Amino acid sequence: MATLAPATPKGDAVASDRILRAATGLFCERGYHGTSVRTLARVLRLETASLYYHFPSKQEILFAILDRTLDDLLDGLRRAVAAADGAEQRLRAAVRYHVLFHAHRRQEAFVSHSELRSLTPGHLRRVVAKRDQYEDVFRGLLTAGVRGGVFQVPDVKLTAAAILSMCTGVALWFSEGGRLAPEAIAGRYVEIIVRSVDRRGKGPRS
Amino acid sequence: MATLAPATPKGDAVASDRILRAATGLFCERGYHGTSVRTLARVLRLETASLYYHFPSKQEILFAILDRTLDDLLDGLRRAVAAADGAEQRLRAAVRYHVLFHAHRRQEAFVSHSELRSLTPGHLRRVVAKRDQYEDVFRGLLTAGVRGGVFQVPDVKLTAAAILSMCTGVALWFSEGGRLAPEAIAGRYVEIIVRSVDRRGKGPRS
DNA sequence: GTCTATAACTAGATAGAC
DNA sequence: GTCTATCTAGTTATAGAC
Repeated sequence: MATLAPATPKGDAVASDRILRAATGLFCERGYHGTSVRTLARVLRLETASLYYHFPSKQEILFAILDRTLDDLLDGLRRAVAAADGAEQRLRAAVRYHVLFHAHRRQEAFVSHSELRSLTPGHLRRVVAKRDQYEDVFRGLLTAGVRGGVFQVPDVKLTAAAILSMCTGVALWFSEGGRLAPEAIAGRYVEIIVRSVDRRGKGPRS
Repeated sequence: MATLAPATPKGDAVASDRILRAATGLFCERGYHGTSVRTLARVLRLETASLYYHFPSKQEILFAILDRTLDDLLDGLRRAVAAADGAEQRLRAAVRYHVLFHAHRRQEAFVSHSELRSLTPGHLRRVVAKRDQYEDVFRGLLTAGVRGGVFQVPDVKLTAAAILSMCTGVALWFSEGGRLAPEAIAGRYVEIIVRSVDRRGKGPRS
């Protein structure tokens, strides 16, 4: 589960990684348009001109954050799913991974969802393509379970969206020193979701 | 279900309602900090100075949107719950109402979630207090069901957060001309959620 | 209730020294 | 690789005419 660790060690990060980390925190807290290049520079104890040596524009900083985060997210999901057997175990692994990622890398995950609208059209297209691939993995897991007779899901597309909304929400409220550890949250979410798609659950309006 | 209709008829809205409607659309699309007062004025075919006759600041426009939306949301939820009997029916009514609101009043709902961070501290406090009341209703419904022996929910607080994240997500992707009508989506969400909390569902790791 | 004109400030970005 | 200095344009908000 390498993608759950920060992308670079905190001690001796190269300059561009320092910038991305600081930008992630600010974009998470105040939003992309709510964060000025001057503010970002001040946090980094640099002048604004110095930032432009590392990135050609503020927009490229945002894109780098989203692009890297989505790469890590998708890569980790594929590993997690590949390590499990059977439809239910694969769905459990996928949900667990998604929740852990959104807890451990909360700020990056939050920005990746909240700042899609701040991307230029070209950047947006590339990021959305990756997000769609990610969603397709979940749809595939549900479809496999339905075909295998272990899940009962009337609308795979809608259910995948519902599951992902629920799990992504963790990035909105998770706090490191909070009541529940990431693993505990992930465990509960897995149970909630598996119950809701399980063939043995109660039927509609029964 | 009066709160699912627009707050004011579109034809002869008073000026401040016209402003709030236009601002809601822009804040939803580009964010609060991504929308300039000039842009808002242009959309309304006014000069920026004219806006300041109706609202003292851009911040007050944002607050008015969130405050009204949360009032309507909480009011409608209480009505919906009061009209149902029994723990399961009440939860069904609450989830259905929440989803319908987030589909029918998508932009207001979206802004109310995404722009909390753009509120000044005083405004934020007031809005968060209302949001907490809203969440408390859901927690109360789950607790009642657990006490009545119809729900099996190990962690009411976490489950309420999970349910609300899932349903609120509808405001992110719902489209009026889309494949599914609001009622169809609400119906599916109700089933997903009721299954996941029902006592008769499969137990943990069974 | 809407306008023109503008004040006071901040935005993203660049030139060129060191 | 970071700095000082600065450009151009855009920002929220106000004064005062109509």
